[in-house]
Amino acid sequence: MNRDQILKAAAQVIRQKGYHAASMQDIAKAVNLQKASLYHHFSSKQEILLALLDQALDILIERLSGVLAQELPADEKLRQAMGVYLGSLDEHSDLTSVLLLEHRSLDPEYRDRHIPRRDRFERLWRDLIQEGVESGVFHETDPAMAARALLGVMNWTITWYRPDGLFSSGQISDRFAALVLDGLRRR
Amino acid sequence: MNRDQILKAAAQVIRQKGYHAASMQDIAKAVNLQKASLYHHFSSKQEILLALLDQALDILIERLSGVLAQELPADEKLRQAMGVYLGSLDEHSDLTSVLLLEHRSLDPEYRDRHIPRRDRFERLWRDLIQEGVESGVFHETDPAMAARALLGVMNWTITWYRPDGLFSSGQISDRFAALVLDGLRRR
DNA sequence: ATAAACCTACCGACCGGTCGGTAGTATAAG
DNA sequence: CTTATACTACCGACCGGTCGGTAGGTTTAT
Repeated sequence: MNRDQILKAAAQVIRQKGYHAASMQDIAKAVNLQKASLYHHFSSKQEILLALLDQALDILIERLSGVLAQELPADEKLRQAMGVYLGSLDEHSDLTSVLLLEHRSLDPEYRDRHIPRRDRFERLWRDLIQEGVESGVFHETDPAMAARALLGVMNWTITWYRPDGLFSSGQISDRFAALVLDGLRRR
Repeated sequence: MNRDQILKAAAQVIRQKGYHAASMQDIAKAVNLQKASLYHHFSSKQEILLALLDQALDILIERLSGVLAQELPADEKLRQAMGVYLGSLDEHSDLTSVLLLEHRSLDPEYRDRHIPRRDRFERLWRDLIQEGVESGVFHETDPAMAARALLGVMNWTITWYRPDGLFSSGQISDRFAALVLDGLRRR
């Protein structure tokens, strides 16, 4: 048994029940250990949550950076970034659901350790939009506000997306990208 | 002391701590009652949560219906609907935060009682978009998907919006409406 | 008019159960 | 033989919820 296996199970349990409703007992049972044995690998329940949030963000930042480093027009880059991001939410759904929904269950001391990573992530999106504005591909707009709108569209999918649903994450990404780039209104 | 006062305090406590982390003790203290006295007004903690969710949805449905009943082009109606909705999230932030974030803390039996109301609410948005498509104001698009994108943009604001922040809910609404209607891309 | 009966709102004390976490010990690997 | 890993047993604190009881207003019967 190692940290990663425990984290994987913890993500599943916490995603399903929520952080506070998920007990160390529940997590232990999911990896066939005694509750006390978890404290050999992690010093507290909060440490487990923090590790999950950091792991999730690391994955997202790494994947996204790959796309953003390419030499492409901003609209095409945005399309690809949305694809990679929504694909990651799908592929690592337990981890990313915990990231997005249980962030607020982090105690203040732990949250302070986590926030810089989160800022780094959000800046990636802001910079992409800024780039699009400066190159004239996008409308003049506040990049911070647009980034939040964009993240809202995508992050909210975790509340309704089901892998066995009508649309794949790729199809959702295509439709959302079209909507974000060209809007609802016909012209 | 009456039900409404208790609900108001409960919304505040639950929003701040999350449903499972908020104890009946916490709620009682917020209204200067003993924990046991809460059980004179509500039969269980779940009943309190359900009452909060229903109350929140009732407010949102009522306000939204008023806007949607007007005779207006779909794009203008959407603009107003977003204004009313984001205004409501702001004005009743405790209640609506609980609605959006603690929905999944409802036990299955209670959730079943709540879901019809939620469907009614989401249908309002879907119908508005459908109307825009049929009248030719909006692009041909899947109304369910577009509604989810739209709700995502707006609902996600509860994770970052602060009433004392840089923008008022009205300003945010204007910017988001522009973005949703015309998209990021310049043409 | 008066007293008995009832009702609402609340309280302090307590229930069984579960929580996160700790101490000490057994077992397996190197 | 040592170290890493997992175990059993246990802790105090707190959980949601129940209990019997009470203060005080209202309704009903005499």
